[in-house]
Amino acid sequence: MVRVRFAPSPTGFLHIGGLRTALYNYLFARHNNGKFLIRIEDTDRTRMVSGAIEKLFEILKWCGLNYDEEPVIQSARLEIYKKYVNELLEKDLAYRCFCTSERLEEMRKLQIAKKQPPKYDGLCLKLSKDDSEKLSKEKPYTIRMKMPQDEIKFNDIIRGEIKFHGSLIDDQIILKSDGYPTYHLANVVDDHLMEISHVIRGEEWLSSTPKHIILYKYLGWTPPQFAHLPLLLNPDKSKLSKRQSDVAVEDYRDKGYLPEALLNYVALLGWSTEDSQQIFESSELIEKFTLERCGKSGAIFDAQKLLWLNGEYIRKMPVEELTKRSLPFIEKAGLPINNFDYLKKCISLEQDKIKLLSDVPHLIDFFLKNDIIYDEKASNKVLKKDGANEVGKILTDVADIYSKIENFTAKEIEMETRKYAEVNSLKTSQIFHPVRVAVSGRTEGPSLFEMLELISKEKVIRRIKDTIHKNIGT
RNA sequence: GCCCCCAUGGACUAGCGGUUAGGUCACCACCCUUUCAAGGUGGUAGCACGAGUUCGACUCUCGUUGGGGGCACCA
Repeated sequence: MVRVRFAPSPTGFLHIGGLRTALYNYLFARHNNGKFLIRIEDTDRTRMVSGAIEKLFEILKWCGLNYDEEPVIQSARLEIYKKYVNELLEKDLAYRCFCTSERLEEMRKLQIAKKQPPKYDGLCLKLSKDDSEKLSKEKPYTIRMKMPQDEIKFNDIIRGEIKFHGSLIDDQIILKSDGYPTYHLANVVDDHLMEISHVIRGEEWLSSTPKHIILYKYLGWTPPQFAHLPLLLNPDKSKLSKRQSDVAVEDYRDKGYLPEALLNYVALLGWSTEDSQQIFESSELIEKFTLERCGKSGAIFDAQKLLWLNGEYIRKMPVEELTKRSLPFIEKAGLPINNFDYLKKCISLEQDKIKLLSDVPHLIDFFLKNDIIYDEKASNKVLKKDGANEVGKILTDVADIYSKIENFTAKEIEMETRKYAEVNSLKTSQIFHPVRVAVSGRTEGPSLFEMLELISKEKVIRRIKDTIHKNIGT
């Protein structure tokens, strides 16, 4: 039975790298008909951020990463960890350490200055059992595990056999002086108790895996299988960070990325199919995902490709759905959202241009506003350039022609406009461009005649007339 | 400083001893077109280096170089 978990620490927001880890765990579980569990690793009280846990679940839900079983919260399991710490203490596989943070800090500084590897000097290891017992009643202490002094080997599904030497690894603190366990202990205990079969996590954990292997051994447990995912990188190849990139999943949501596009993109960072397929339905992702096809090298997060992919998803999406999803963005921009069918028509005309849901308000606002804003460049280029008089005449004529169209449909408008061009020996562009700018305030936009139809006859004529007064001044 | 991992165009990657080194993003050109997009066609650009193994290495081994991660009473 495959059982995997995503185990974030609630220190603020879900990181895009965390999302990738969560996704791979999720896909692996679903592919193998296993369970995908959540565990909150909140053992560091100094880094607690209030509301972070709620935000985390909210964003997981937005991504559609549904989990099985009740999430495990580490801070509620202190007694459990303590029990295993005591077991290790009794077996003499761990010991109390009374060294203060200050002493440790100083020691570390000194070692680094001497270009030595920073490592605990084992002072408290020399304490006798009785002394340790006695001191424990007077002073705060931590518990350290004893690292064996020989080679530690383990297999990683992605990287194969990995070897470390125990003599190079510190006697790790497993229980802090505040009674909370450190990551290493809590992680091992919970993975065992939760019957986790595969630990799929980021590469930053690779070098602490030997500590975990030893803990499993000390506690007499069989370790799970490990798979260390390559890191997500900044454009400069360092570990993906807040400093250089947008890393909070909620930022992507707020910018108008679709969860399915984000997940699809992130899935591609470190995993691929043999035919290098790019776009996947979520069911397809589950069907095709295997750890064997995960890569080993770090991947730079390319915002440009994500943007393209988001556009692909938006273009493919039924207008009804796209409109629904755009609603919050339209509303936020202060545009009216009461006429859904009309919005749908506007969006339909602009669909090919939308890359982000947040693009929508700007692309459709001239349909909805009474007073449109004339883009200065557009106005200068098309309306006010030399020959403004001629443009003025054309617009006046067009307004006149349009006012006589009974059935104001794209087809009719186009026919009449082209007829006018022909009769007056004008190039169509001499008419189309000024009309577009007069009615929308800009040079770019959807298919002109469909746009005019949608704006409606009265508004079109009024805007053309306004334009003649305000922008040309004839 | 020590330990570990990694290495195909600018980016993501396919390749698992014999390929004109394939796909996607980006970029460029052309086509379509009333504009902007979208779409179509084509193009520029890559196996880090050096030894070995082999009839033959992008592919296997070793080394070099380069990049990254880790070395906390943080996860």
